[in-house]
Amino acid sequence: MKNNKEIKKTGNIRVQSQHKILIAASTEFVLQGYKGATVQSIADRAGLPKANILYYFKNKENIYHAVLEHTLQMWDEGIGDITPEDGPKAAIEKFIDAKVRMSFKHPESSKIYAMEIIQGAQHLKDFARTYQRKWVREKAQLFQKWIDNGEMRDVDPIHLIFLIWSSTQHYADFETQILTIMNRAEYEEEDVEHVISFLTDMILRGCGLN
Amino acid sequence: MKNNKEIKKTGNIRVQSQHKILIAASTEFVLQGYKGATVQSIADRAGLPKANILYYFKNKENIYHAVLEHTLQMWDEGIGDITPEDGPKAAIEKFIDAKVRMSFKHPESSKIYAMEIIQGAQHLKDFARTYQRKWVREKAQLFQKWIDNGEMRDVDPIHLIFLIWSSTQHYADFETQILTIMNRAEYEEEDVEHVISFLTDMILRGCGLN
DNA sequence: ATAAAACTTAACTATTTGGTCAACAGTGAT
DNA sequence: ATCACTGTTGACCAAATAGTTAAGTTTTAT
Repeated sequence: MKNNKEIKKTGNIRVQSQHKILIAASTEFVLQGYKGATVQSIADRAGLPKANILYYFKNKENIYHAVLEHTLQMWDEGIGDITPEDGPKAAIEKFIDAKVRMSFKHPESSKIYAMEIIQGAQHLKDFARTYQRKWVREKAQLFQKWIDNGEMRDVDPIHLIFLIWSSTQHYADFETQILTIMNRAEYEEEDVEHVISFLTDMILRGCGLN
Repeated sequence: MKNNKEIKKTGNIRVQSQHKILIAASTEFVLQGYKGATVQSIADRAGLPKANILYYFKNKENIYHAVLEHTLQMWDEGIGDITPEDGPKAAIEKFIDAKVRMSFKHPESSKIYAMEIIQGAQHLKDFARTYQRKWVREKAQLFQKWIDNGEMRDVDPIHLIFLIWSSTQHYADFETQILTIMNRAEYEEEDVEHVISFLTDMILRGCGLN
């Protein structure tokens, strides 16, 4: 046996199929929205018969929930962490870097999340909602300490986080529009670095950190 | 006759009904997405029988197109204009001011537009797509001139526009999330001014204009 | 007053779609 | 080899929904 994944044979096909379905479903949900994505269209995209999809996921809502969970997990892992030791400059640099890379690497996740929020976050559990409140407030307190210490300008930390959030996420969510404006078919490698340095430069300066 | 609107009696009821339908449809499209919004749900929200909706708009797609057009018109009117005479500081101030006020005043328009773009802008005509390319490029050239003149720092003008765009629109599109994080039921009057001054301050500084 | 045009609406239809089911096929442990 | 479990799939059904129709009512211009 070559790798760990093959040790437990039973359930392997389950994991594989579920993964294929999740990927296909993500694409369909982005393209067509929750109601517009049909189980059949997900099946077609996954290359499986419809009944097989419903064998692995009880119903369409369950598929969507699985996709959402996958999305939130991705966010959680990708966001990195900011600690008091970082200091404001490194913190902002780390945050922007992580978020921009996520936007370019997993635009579908960002899009699904955005659509969910725009529509009123009806499928998001209270947990997810309050979890982010906690996260934002914690980080805002960190920034506030640095401000009180005179390590950075006095800017509203909550809105600073919103600014980083929105400007980075924009490259995923509005991909279509941005590519149209830049007259491109798709993003290129160097775009990531360019965006990171542009945003880092602008926002650090805004915070008086340069 | 008290006002101009009543002079032309014929078609008045048509205009009224169509307007009611458009408002109801906007809400439904935001809440449920294109496919999820049913003609019946739009009818219920507008307080009219379904058949009446279909009398004024041939079909559901037509309703959506009308809503989209209304949205784009709103954007066009609200965006104000930036002229060479403004200089970079006033230009950025005007731009941020206009966009933030629009976000707070017409969040549904912003949301519908955002969803449309996220889903790949399949309903947007080429006209709308290239129109914005033209707009962005024109304004970017203005900023480039100011940069060449030494009136502001050398920052990528296209991405500067994206930054203003995303950070202002965020308050409309992610309303739900922002309110949750700030633990509020709805925005208040002073929030608009606070956001405007925060973003203006940050971005002007980023451009070396303060 | 009247005729034409505009508006209203219940009932109906064809299609789409989420979900079920039952029969069948593969797999792996003993 | 056999048995239990897991996976596969076409056929089917009930509900939801976009759109039509036809029979009516109201409004407007003359």
